[in-house]
Order: sequence, then C-alpha cells, then structure tokens
Amino acid sequence: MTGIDDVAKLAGVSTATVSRALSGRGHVAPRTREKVAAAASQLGYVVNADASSLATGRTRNVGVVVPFLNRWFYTAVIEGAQRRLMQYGYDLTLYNLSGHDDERSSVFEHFLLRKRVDAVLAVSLELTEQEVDSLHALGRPLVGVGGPIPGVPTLSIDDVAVTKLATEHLLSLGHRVIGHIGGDVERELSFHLPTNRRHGYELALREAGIEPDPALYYPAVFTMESGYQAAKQLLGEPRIRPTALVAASDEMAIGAMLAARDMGLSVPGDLSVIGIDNHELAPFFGLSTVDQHPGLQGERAVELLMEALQPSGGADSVPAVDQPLPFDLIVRDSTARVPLQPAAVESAHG
Amino acid sequence: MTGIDDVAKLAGVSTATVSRALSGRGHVAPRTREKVAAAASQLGYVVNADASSLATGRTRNVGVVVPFLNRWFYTAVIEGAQRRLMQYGYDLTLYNLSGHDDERSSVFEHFLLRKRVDAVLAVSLELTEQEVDSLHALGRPLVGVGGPIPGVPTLSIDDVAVTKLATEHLLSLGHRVIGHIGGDVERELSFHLPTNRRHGYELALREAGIEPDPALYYPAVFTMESGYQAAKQLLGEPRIRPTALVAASDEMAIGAMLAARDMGLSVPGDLSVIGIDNHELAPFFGLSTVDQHPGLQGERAVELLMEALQPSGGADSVPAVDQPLPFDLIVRDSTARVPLQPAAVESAHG
DNA sequence: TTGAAAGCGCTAACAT
DNA sequence: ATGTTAGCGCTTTCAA
Repeated sequence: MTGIDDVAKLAGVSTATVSRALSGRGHVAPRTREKVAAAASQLGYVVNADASSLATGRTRNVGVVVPFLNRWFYTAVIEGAQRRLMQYGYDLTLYNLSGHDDERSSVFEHFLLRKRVDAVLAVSLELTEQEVDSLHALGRPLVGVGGPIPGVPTLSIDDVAVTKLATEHLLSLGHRVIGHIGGDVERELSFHLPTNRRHGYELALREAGIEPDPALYYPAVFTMESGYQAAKQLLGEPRIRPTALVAASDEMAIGAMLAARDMGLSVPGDLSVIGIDNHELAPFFGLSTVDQHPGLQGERAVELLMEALQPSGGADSVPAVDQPLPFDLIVRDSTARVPLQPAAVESAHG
Repeated sequence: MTGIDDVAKLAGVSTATVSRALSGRGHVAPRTREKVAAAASQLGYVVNADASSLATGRTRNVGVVVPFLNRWFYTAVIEGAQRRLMQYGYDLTLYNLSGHDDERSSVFEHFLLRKRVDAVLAVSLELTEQEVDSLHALGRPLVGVGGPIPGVPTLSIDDVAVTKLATEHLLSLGHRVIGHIGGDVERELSFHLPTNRRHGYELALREAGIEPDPALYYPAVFTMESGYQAAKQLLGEPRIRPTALVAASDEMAIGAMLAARDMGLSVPGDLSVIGIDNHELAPFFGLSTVDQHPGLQGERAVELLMEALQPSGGADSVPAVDQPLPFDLIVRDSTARVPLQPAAVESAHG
C-alpha cells in the first residue's frame, strides 16, 4: 500500500512536509502544498489511521454505546451522531450492550480500554456505578444522550415539559378525563424518564385545576404491544371514562390506537391519543405527537464532544449543557375535540 | 496510562514476554504467564490497539457498511455481526450510507481507506461499479449480506424459496386466488430481491397448476404504508377477488392487514396475509411469516470473514458460500383456510 | 519554509 | 523459554 514515503518521493519533499501539507498543521508554502496534494491524489494516498493515532495520541474515532439497536430512538440518535462525526472526519465504533452479562462487562473491561476512541457517547444507558467509573477512567470526553448518567453531562429533552405539552394539547381540545400510559419504573432501564414524563402529565392537569386520578395511569414498557395492553385496561375499566390518552412514547400510543379500534372505539371520534417521539410510523398512523428530534440530539452530542477534544477547550471536561433541546408538537389525526358524550366501550357497542 | 513496559517491569520480564504471554502467541512458561497476567490485571493494563495494529498490520476491527440504519433488517444483521465480532475480540466500525451523495462517496474515498478495518461487511447494498471497485481495492476480505454485490461472496436466504414456501402455505390452506405485494423494481435499492421473491410466488402457483395473474401483483416499497396502499388497491379492485396475500416483507404485510381491516375485511376470516422476515412486530400483529434470521446472517458473515483472516485460510479470498441459509415458516393468526365464499369488500359490507 | 530524526507502544524476528 | 532489537507509518520537535 502506498505510504507517506511514496508521496514524499513523488513530490520531491520530506515526509515531514507531506504530513504538514496534508494535515494543514504547520506552515507549508502554497506551491509545495499543491505539489504534495497532487502527488497524494495521484497515488491515491490516504493516511494510515493507526500510525497517525499512535503518533498523535488521537484516534479520530468515537465510541457509541447503546443498550439495544432495535429501537427506533437509538438508531435515530446514531444516525445523527454518525452524520456529524463524518463531517469532522471521525469514525464511529459501535458498542452494543444487549446480550449476555459477560458481553456487557467485556465492553467496559476490555473493548473500551483499548484506546481506540477519543471520546464516548452513551445513549440512554442505565449503568451501574462500576460501569460509570470505568467510563470515567478512560479519561476521555464523555456525554450521554437521552438518559441521565450520574456525573456525566447528558443531552436530553425536558421530559416533564414534553408530556406537559402533549397533555395541554388535549386539555385545549376540551378533554378533562385524560389517561396516561407511562413507562413502568419497575421494568424499565431508566428510572427518570418515565417518572418525569408522568410528572409532566400531572403538572398539566393540576395547572388546569384537575387532580390526577391514579386510576387513569397505567404502566407499560415502551413497546406497541405493551401500549396496546395498557390501553385495553384503561379503556375497559368502567369506573373511569377517559376521552383521551397520552402515551409516553409513540410506539405505546400506536398500540393504544389499535386497542381502541379493537374495542370498537374510533380515534379520534371517541378517543384522542397522543404520543411522544415522532416515530417513523407516526405519520402512517396519523398519530399526533411531540417530536423530540433524536437525530439532532446525536448531532449535538457530537458537537459537545468535538469541543471537548479541542486543545483550546477544557482538557477532558465537556462543556455544561445549557441550551434546552427543542421539541415540537405535531398535530395529526389522532387528536380532536372531546366528544359530547364521554366515550366508553358500552356506548360504542350500542 | 500504563503501558507494556510497566507490566514488564512489575512482572520482572521483558516486553516481548509480556506481549507473548498476553496474546497467547509463542511459548511462555506457565509460571511466567501467570506472573504477567497478575501484573497486567494489577495495573489494569489493556493493550493499545493502535500500537498493536501498527506492529501487526491487523486492526481487530471490521467495517460494517449499511445503506440505512432505521430498517429492522439492518439493525438485526448488525446486532448479530456485533455479537460474533465481540467473541472474536473485534470492534465494529459502522459506516452509514444514507445522507448526501458526497457523504456517501466520502465513505469509499476516505473513511474506508484509512486502514482502520481488517475486513468489510456490506449489508444489502446496491453499489455502483466504482464503489465495488474501491471496496475490492482495499484488498481486504469482503462479504455481503442480504443483497448480491457483483463479484462479492454474499450471504442471503434463497429469496425464491422463501416466497415459494409462503405461497405454498396459503395454497395448502385452500387458497387459489392469491395476491402478491412485492418490491417495486423501479423504486427499490435492490433489483434482485423483489424479482426473486416474485418468482417464488409465481413458481408455487404454477406448480399448483395456477397461472399467475399479473393483476394480482402490486408493487410497493418495503414499508408499512406502502403495503397498506398496495393492499387497498388489490382488495378494492372488483375484478379480482384475492382470498390471500403474500407480501415480500412483514412491514408490507402488516400494512396490508391494517388496510384489510379498514376496508371491513377480517383477517384471517375474509383474507389471509403472510409476510417475510419475522419482524419484531410480527408476533404482536399475529402475522404468519417466514423467519429469515437476520441476526444469524450477520453472525455467519462474520464467521466467513474471520476464516478469511486466518493465515491458514486463503489470503484475501473468502470461502465460497455453500450452506444455504435457514428460513422457517412461522404460522400465527393471519392465515387460515380459505373462506367458503371468496371475500370482497362488498360481501363484508353487506 | 523545510528536513532530519526521535519517538508513539507494540510485535516478531533473531539470538541466546 | 526469554531477551534484544529493529521496525510498523506517521507526527513533531529541533535545526537549518
């Protein structure tokens, strides 16, 4: 394979000059720079990343750690991160924590320690204290996206504000009996997210002078199926008569829409449903939702890491996250004014 | 950071011995090996991947190239590949080709050339000739998964056999008028896959003595929405009366199920639907399907690459793919015996 | 502005 | 079985 020596020879300069010319560091005469560039492209020369890393101590590679891959949110974040990293000339090495426990620990005890990465991006991870420690022990810039990691600057939408907005949308349509399908604190990876989203829902109700009824909350995991089941429970319970549902995610919300239909309730005729995410399936199902722009979160996270990697920036300290992340209400077909008669399965059936 | 010298010093041996002891290459006395291992773990030493790569020429890293990330099949393949790679002690660097054209070309012209990877796994890629060339120019083992790449050994299920099986399932239930929602050759990335799947469908029909009716085929892209629309067309057309539908993917099939329901047809009462994939949503929708085990495909692909990377194996030649990949019919609730009266929208409505 | 040369941390001959 | 040593390909002082 062609190396820096070949380029140097062809351009008639030293390897040092080639390095300087191609990297843009140090002063090189314009004419020399051109000669080098020409030689390099003629030979199809591309710097050997490993040799460069060894010499500089910088790998131009960041590690992205995710708990799963098969969830829309994660891939969306990864795509955003990837896009930005590429612009900076960085590679993305993926570490997936699903799988056996020993695979998981092997990521922390082995893979991440090989000095392959300049920085680490942790997506929605619920980590043990020990794992957080080993992340810190890398001595590399580290940011989280989507889930708070103790002692790690984390990028996240305001989960309280997001469900508050969704709930307010329903309130503004006249709904007063609004159910909530939220993450199950017992069963979810993350404790904070479902709790915050529930708080946002309750906050909106209280501000509207409505005391939240615990019976109107039903826990679920963040899947369509779980949302479906939760909705069946909520809609089948004769003592409560929700005219609207706010789900903590779009997948749950879609499950809820399907459940309503299976029970003979029309959406939004008898029941309004809103989710959180703007999942790729949301347009197809006509689901009203709050977009949380996960791709953007990935991009922002990368920008923070890149800042921290600048020699100008504080050594290994990621700048504090100040800007709140944007989220936007998207109204589609699943939410409408409250029906005159509160909906219930009975009324739909006759 | 602690290096090999520190370990050597602590263990009272030379760096060469440390290297040998830790890598398992070359002969080391058991007692020495233990001493070294103890010293290494005491110091928390992990080999610097870049230095090792530079010295050996092997990176212990493979590049995985995907056209998108947000499709279930890709992430499933990646997960499988990742799992296996980890067992071999390899990292996975992800290259995503969605995004602008210049980002795409930058992957081939820059990123992949940095000698970061020992091998490349290309997932369901429709590549230009030039792109295939630059992949070959890497001089690294290369395998494809899911989509044939000219001149590249590719792992794929037998697409003809898969839809043939799905169609035969419907035939065995007594269906005779079977529609097909297949990939649109004009609009899809890959030419072969939709064509082969259609062939399998037609083959099954012909073997059952039924001449395929072109009117029973409707093209779509591999999404739920597109499957929904295609099903509406197929089911709304009064001149054909399909009692069953085979879709080229589960997402299309789910779309078709939803379309049928929206038209007042019950599945499987009035219409049977079968897909291909065993998508994560298939169980929830009760969809009968043919599992193509994408995770397994990813694992297999990695095994091929690892074989090719063995010095014993042919230099950069990936062994020919001989074993056919497994696929399995999974019968759920969306397929049943043909109704006595052919279903149509009219019959359902009155 | 450019070149010479000393590493970066590890591995793999080659010696012993 | 272990140590010595010369690189791997590049970057970056230090000199010129």
